[in-house]
Amino acid sequence: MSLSSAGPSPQEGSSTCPGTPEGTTPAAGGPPTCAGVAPELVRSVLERIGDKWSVIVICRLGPEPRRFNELRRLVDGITQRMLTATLRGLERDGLVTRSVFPTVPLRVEYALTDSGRTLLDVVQALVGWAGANAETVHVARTEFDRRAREQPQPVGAG
Amino acid sequence: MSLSSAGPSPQEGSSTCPGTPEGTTPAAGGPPTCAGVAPELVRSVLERIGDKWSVIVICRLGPEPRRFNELRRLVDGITQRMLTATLRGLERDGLVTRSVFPTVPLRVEYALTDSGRTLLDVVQALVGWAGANAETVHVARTEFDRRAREQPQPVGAG
DNA sequence: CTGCATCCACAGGGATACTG
DNA sequence: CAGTATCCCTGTGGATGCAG
Repeated sequence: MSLSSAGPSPQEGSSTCPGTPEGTTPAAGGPPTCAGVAPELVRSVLERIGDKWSVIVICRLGPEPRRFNELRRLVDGITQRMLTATLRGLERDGLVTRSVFPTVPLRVEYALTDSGRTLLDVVQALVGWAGANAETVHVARTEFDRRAREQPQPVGAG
Repeated sequence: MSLSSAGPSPQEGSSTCPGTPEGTTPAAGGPPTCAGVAPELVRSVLERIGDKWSVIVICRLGPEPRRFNELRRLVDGITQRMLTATLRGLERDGLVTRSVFPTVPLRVEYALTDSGRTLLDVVQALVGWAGANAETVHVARTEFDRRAREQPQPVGAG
């Protein structure tokens, strides 16, 4: 299996988030932080929500519990392998619960936990940002991309 | 160069974010959305903030403009190649500006743009969540990991 | 229906050497 | 100091086949 962060990385820190990192340059001798949290921890979250499917799955689990193939249809382009892996990772982090119903065709339902719901809130903020800045980013990207084809050769441009 | 999303993907959508996707199962014939936004777009953002370095760099650029090697020291484990690539990607998306000072040793400063600052805000919420749930996630992860070594062989366990 | 194991292709990302 | 190009390893994730 080749999931992300499979090894033990016990770097919990103080779990405090003051939120006032005003130019304190803590990197010079102290532990490099983002907003009072170690980047290792940030990395951990990013790896979880940035693995291409976790966020979408979390959003789909928002309203109500979902069955495996139900999620599979909802997520659209996801493969069985990835859905399983994503769900397992989310379950491992205590973000979703896995309920097995020993019926004949076998039924498994997934639902967000309390922690998962709090993450959903943050994730939706991210999605909201994406929606609000989609056009801006697209324009900037196009501009940059276009300009990158004119700047490269300042010599002989005239 | 092997940056992410180098190809043109003009799927901007309506850039609207109602936030009320109540069980409407839009996947059956309609465009799969997360909170009113297409997953393609979400993917785009996630690829940007989930690429292992972007978030940390954005946070470091939060307070004030930074020079190249200054950032390099602040981010800690980043390589020159990755810092350049990350900065370029951020610049491409209009999230950061690149100012060149043609001095003798040559000086380049990077700073967040307006869009970058709004993303910083969202990102910090994410970092905040990471800090607040670090311990909880770590515990859940340990529990799950430990339980995974006992469940696999229910047969012959008694 | 749900899930795991294997094979395989591609892209992200690290180390290093070179240029301006 | 700042940046680019090359080499190469690894993880991520897709396709498929098998099992409970």
